Amino acid sequence: MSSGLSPSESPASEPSASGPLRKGDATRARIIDAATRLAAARGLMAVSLGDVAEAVGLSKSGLFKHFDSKEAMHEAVVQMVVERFVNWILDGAEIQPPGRSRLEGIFDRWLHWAETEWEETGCPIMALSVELDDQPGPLKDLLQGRLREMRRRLVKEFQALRNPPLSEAEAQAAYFQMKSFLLGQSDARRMMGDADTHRAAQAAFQSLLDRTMRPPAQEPPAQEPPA
Amino acid sequence: MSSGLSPSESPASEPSASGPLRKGDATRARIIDAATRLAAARGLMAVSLGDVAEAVGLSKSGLFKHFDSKEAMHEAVVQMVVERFVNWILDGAEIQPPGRSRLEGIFDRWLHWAETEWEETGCPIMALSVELDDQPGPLKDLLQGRLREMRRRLVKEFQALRNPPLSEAEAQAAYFQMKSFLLGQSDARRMMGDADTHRAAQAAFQSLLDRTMRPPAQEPPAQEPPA
DNA sequence: CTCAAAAGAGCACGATCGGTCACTTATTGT
DNA sequence: ACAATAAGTGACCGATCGTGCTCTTTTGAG
Repeated sequence: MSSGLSPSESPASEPSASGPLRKGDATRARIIDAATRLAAARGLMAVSLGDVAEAVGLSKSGLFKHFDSKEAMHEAVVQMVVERFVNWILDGAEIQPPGRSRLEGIFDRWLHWAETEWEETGCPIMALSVELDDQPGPLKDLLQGRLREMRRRLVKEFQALRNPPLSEAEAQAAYFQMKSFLLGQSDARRMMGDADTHRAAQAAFQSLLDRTMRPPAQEPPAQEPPA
Repeated sequence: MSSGLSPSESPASEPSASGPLRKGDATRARIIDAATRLAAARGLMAVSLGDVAEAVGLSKSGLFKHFDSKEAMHEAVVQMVVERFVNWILDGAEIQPPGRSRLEGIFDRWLHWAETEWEETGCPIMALSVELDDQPGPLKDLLQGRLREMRRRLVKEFQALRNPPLSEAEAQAAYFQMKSFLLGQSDARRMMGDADTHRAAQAAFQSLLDRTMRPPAQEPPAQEPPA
């Protein structure tokens, strides 16, 4: 059951468990969800509380029963969406044996997240990354921290591609290229309007896996440039 | 003179040429410049006219002598910055002979644009792409149109890498990877805080050039995954 | 120098921003 | 069932939003 097709919210929604378990927690989740969707589309700073209230069917003042300020809501949005993303990627990693097939599964899950789960708005992680990368503060720290943890895990998966394992530098270089292809796919599909970007990204990634797994061998000489 | 180190604005700044040539054109340019810088940092929709006025040292109402509305200013910002970007990349292409060295020069110029020219704010083209990719309208059309023209040019440069030339599909795949590495470099350096992303991007690109120029040969078999 | 046009300042407007407060309605523990 | 508390509403606040208007200053052509 941990390999469902949709990234699910935090567990324990039934009133049978322990803890406070207020009813309004569901509302809070709906608020965060609506705010995240708006932020992914227009940018976090361009989302007003009125927009969120209307999207979730609540009065503006009603929002303040769940968040003390706009910034607190921003923090909840970033925390929730990066948590869901990392879990979506890493949960998918475990259902495949280590090695190439596991990395293929991770790549496919990442693509599915970006191009299916967030089809209308674009991947919120990429949007937040571009928006927050030049704005130091708790929001960037939160996002950066979780993404770094995830990268550490994935770099290790790349190291396990070969026996003896790849050096950390080699694995980091491979991770850099994998993430690059995922960013490139979003850009090509959403901004440039390309078709078949899914295939292009997967082909590039397969080629990356091929040459990463191949022991460093003799390279055929490059052809001379024409004329 | 067309290969300076800084992307320069549109030509004809001397009062000797024909046309209206008003003095306030300089002010207009300063407004667009300030607005572009703010937009690259915070996002286009998050920039208020008051911010721009203060940044350029003008009153809010003074802005309206140069732009009829906020949207008109947005359009001017997008048009100017994408124009500068495309010229910066393509002008650099011409100072090298076709082939590998020309593509290396293009890649270096693109890196220089993103990581030196726009160091504080991040590349405005990437920021605008992520912000506008899900917002149909004249702004997206403008950006997409110029970027497509540039890509057409660069794909041809990739085709010229080999003799006989690469197929368009092969060249497009190579362009996809090149752009991916540039996007990945920005993400790794600005969001993840990595060091030496310049070297990582260049290494990935050199490897791409190597295997693109190499005629399709026999591939050594990939190693079996461990255990 | 003259003078019309351009550039810009100052002010005021309605709308919306984030946020508070008093109040009503719904939920929950006992 | 009943009180306590959580959830939610509506009116309202000062600030700022984009944008007109009128007025003054600057600029450039004759």
